[in-house]
Amino acid sequence: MPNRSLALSEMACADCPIRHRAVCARCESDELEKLDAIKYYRRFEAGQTIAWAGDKMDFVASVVEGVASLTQTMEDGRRQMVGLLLPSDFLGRPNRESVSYDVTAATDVMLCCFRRVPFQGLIEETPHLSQRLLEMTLDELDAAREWMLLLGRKTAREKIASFLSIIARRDASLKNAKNATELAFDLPLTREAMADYLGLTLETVSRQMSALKRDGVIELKGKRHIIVPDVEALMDETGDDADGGVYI
Amino acid sequence: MPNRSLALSEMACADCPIRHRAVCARCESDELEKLDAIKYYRRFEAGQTIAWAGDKMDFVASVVEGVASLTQTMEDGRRQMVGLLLPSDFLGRPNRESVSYDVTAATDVMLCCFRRVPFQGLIEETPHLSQRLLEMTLDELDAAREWMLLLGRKTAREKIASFLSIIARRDASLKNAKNATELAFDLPLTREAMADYLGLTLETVSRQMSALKRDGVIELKGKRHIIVPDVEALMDETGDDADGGVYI
DNA sequence: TTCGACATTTGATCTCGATCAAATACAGTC
DNA sequence: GACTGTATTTGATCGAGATCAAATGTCGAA
Repeated sequence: MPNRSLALSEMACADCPIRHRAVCARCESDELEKLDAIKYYRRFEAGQTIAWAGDKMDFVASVVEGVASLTQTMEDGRRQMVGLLLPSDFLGRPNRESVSYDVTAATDVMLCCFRRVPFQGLIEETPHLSQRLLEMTLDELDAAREWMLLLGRKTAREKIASFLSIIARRDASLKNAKNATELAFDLPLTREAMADYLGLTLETVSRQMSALKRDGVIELKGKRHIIVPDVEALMDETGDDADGGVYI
Repeated sequence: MPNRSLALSEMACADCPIRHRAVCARCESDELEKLDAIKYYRRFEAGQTIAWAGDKMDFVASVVEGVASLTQTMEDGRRQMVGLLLPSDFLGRPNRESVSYDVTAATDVMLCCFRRVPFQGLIEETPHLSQRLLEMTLDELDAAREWMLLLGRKTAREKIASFLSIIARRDASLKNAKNATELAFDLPLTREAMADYLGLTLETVSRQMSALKRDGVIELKGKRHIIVPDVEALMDETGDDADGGVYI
């Protein structure tokens, strides 16, 4: 995820404590003012629904804090998560009035929202904005394709290991931790949400977590806090090749 | 897929027989000339590899004819298709030197290629080009998310029915056929490639095809030609809600 | 027309993850 | 601290799809 850390460093930019540099890396100050004019913050509690599939959504947003998920549901209740949004990720589609997926706060979430219609206008008059959104969308497409490999071909154990390593990696980049052999982080999802992410049942998720713990690949402090004593060992369980499948 | 038919009508535009209007809906003639200057055509035979994962690719392209696939492979040989490109679809990433997936010609394919580096320059100086690419990429992301639901939660039978209806729909839009109750089309993929698309084995694909035929949902003429006597009946097998899950 | 190389179908069996069921842990709240 | 509701773990069993194996098209080349 080459642009992820870039987006984060931009977010840390002193000129822009309100982190919408995530969507606007190269904005001049007058453009930032225009963004400021159409922006507002919203906070959601863990478990709260941000928007239902089919709802009109009159804003797009940048995730500032917390984790949100996009989920599809079939009539009979089968659910599949199709997007997991972490800080600096973008939510919404400028061109589209209504959402296609249920958007839910997995943890407490803070969004930096931009009113949709004027934001769309801003895109049209600010070339690098659409270029930035294109980059972010392409990264998201790459992530979706990794995810498709996971859903279509990986075993339950590989799915869990892959999920843990994805979260660990993003968490480490949020904290700017690098090259540590040991990693520790909190799971942002319940076992049920993990199951929806991975195309499994929550029982299978629980069993495989227990198995990884039994085999010493992970340690659990409480239900949500994970310690990975040896990152390499976890990577070996993912089924991915050593370099994580990332080509430069 | 709201932009699909738009792209196609643009492709048919008399001013632009060389169908790159697929990537450039609103280009003025001087911009078209710049595109012309960096474009060339390449033809690939069915089964031929267009690029291996990790290869440098010095062009991006628009699919003019035929079908190409993007596939990920694990070390032990498990394969998952992660992209299926039909006429008017875009191939490649302007910003990235090398491909992340194996790109293969599923049928005979004709590409309209643009040299990558100058194309990237063109994007930067032509705002609506990146807006157009953003739209196309967002549509592709939507398709990837539908696909994730299929991979994670659908039964083998639902997967096959969904795949057939996806191909039927795109084929119908290519031929500008509308509202027919009966549909007929050729499968662009082998059973093995279908299995890679659907996260199944080729045996399961074959069995479910036979089952759908036995149950009168489809008819087969030869191995590749499909007749759908009742489109509604096929839709009922997909597990999707009646409107195809598309929110307007 | 026959041969050979594939693609596809069909059959028999096995296995991983789903399903059904129950026990346990845990965080609030009174 | 006891109680309640929810999240998680663990157990027992089942079944859809994988795997292994063989038969059956099918199409082009000789």
